[in-house]
Amino acid sequence: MSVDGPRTSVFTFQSAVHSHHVLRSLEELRQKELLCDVTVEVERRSFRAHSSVLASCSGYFYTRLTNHSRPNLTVRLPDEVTVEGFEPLLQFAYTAKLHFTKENILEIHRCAEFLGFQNLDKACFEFLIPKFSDGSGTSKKVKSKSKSQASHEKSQAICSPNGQNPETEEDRVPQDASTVMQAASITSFAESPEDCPPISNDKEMQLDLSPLYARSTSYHMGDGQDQFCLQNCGPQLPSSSLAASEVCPYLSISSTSDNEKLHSTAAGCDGDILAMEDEFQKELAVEMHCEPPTDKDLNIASITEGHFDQSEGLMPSTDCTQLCPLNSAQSSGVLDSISGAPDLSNIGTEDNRVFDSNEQTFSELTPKDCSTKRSMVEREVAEHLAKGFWPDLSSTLNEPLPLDSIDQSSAGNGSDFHWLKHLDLGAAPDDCPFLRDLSSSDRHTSGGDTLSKEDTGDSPCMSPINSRENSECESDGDCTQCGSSEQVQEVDLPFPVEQISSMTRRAFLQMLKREQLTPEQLEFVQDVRRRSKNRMAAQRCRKRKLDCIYRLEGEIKKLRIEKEKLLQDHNQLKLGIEDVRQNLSGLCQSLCMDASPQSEQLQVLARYVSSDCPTSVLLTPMASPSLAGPDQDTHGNSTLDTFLADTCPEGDTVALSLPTAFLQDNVQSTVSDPAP
DNA sequence: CCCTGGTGTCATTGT
DNA sequence: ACACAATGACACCAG
Repeated sequence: MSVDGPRTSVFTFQSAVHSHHVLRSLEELRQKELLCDVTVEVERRSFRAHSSVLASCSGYFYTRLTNHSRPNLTVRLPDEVTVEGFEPLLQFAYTAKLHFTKENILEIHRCAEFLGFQNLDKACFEFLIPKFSDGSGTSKKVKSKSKSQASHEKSQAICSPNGQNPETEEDRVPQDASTVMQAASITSFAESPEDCPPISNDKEMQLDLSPLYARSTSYHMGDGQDQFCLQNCGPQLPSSSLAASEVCPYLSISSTSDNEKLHSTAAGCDGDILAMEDEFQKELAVEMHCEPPTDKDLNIASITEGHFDQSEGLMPSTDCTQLCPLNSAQSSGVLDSISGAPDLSNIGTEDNRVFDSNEQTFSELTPKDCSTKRSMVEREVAEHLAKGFWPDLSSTLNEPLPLDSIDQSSAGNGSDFHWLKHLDLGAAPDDCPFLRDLSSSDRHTSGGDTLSKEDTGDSPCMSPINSRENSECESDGDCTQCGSSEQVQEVDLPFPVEQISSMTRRAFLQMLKREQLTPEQLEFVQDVRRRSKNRMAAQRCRKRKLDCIYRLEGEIKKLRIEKEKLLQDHNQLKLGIEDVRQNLSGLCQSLCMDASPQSEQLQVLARYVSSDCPTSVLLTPMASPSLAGPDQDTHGNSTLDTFLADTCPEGDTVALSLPTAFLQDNVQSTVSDPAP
């Protein structure tokens, strides 16, 4: 162990809120028309925008705007681009959210293709358009436009190579053949016969393509909110669990399979969470695809059932399901899939509850309901939208992590839930309010009756301690850290093993009383608890020991420095003493030349020397005694002043030779111990 | 193969 | 008497 080199750790803080914040700020700037440097003219309407934003979202704008450096550029879009199609795209560029209706989806798609808007095709149009086209109801305007557009775009495809129209100010981005073909196919789609009842026109969907990592923490927490999560989950959520927080910092996963339990889990949220500010709530509503009432759009349906419009405040504002994006459309599907419930499509049939945005009420949906077909299509669309988010996520979390239980339980939708594999639910659940909820929900779930083996073994909500494959001690055959998995399975505990050590004694005893364990189970549980406690004690002990060692090493360092300082002082004093000795011996020699001082006089002399003597006195020991002993009284001088005044004129040096033994016995002792 | 550091567990002791 | 914490000793593992 060495403390020689200071340990330097480099930390990186990556804000998941930043990108979202920047985008939102840009949108605000756009709305206030601040710092806008480009005007886009579409069908006689002008849109102020930031060239950098447009260029970063659209290939068309990139080509046009990067070729012009002049400020306040006006870009007039060709007739192919309509306000109907362009406006949502512009909004998408600034918000990552695409508002669309069945009517304008084709137009948006056409404009998006023309303008080269990225991130929309696969996630949106390839699925949505056929769906909506099946239902038809597309505006004739769109149809006619689409038809003419196909041929028009073919002509556009042969634009000048740099995408600029040499004849007009309207620059064109070259359209590749595939784009044209796609547009043509859409046209044919739109013209396909309508064999389905028309879908209601009053729905507007919202596609949010903002990255999930941003969505999860984009509650406009600001610093404080970031701190909120860090404080609550921070150190307890190591790298693996970071992913969990990326997905949803407020994630409360329950192993329950019905929505009711999910709801109860959410209802058990921490008061801190419930006390979020209004802005937070409002922003959250936006994040959850639920538009605030200020939205100018029509009745906005949430993209899936159970994803309720909050615009009228129908749901309790403190409902924790609002606080977690995953506790909505996605989460219900995710959670149900995890818990082995039927897939998403079954949720609606099980619950038969949809939210009618027109009446702002829940209504029981009967098979005969005329809106059934509508909701089926919308549900399908919503599912697609919901699923569309997962590839984004899983691509960012592509670290392979074995979690067979999830794969098994989510059989059909397994690929959609890779992110769940990163949830480290075993990481000190009691220290994170969200994971604490999990624990409590687990308890609630188990309730009085015992979980089945499948439940304990396969539930992804169970700690790795209980799931053999992902146990921390998977490498250790005789893992005694948490009881071997085999043992766990043998004793078949009705509660997670990790609870055993984290519980207080009182709770532990209560649980033992409640669960009516067999002697075998009891022994196992107590053994696990004892070892766990001892393990933690050992860790504490070692930490203390290390701290002690560090502290002692620090003290040793300090003492060494002090010692060196004292040695230096000692050496200086030694030199000083040497000087004094020399001076004193000189003085003595001088004295002995002239007179024989008494020992008393010598003592006074020495005292004088040790004080601020104006006259340098040199005492040199004599090799042989030339002086009578101290008891001899041959000289009458009694005071040094008189003595010095006589023998040592001011400024002169008096050498005094004395026997070494005499000096040692008298002078030195006097010098080293001067009288006060 | 040995050394070293980290960790879990057991036995013991003190509180 | 009991539970618990602290700690020394030992074993095991990984680097």
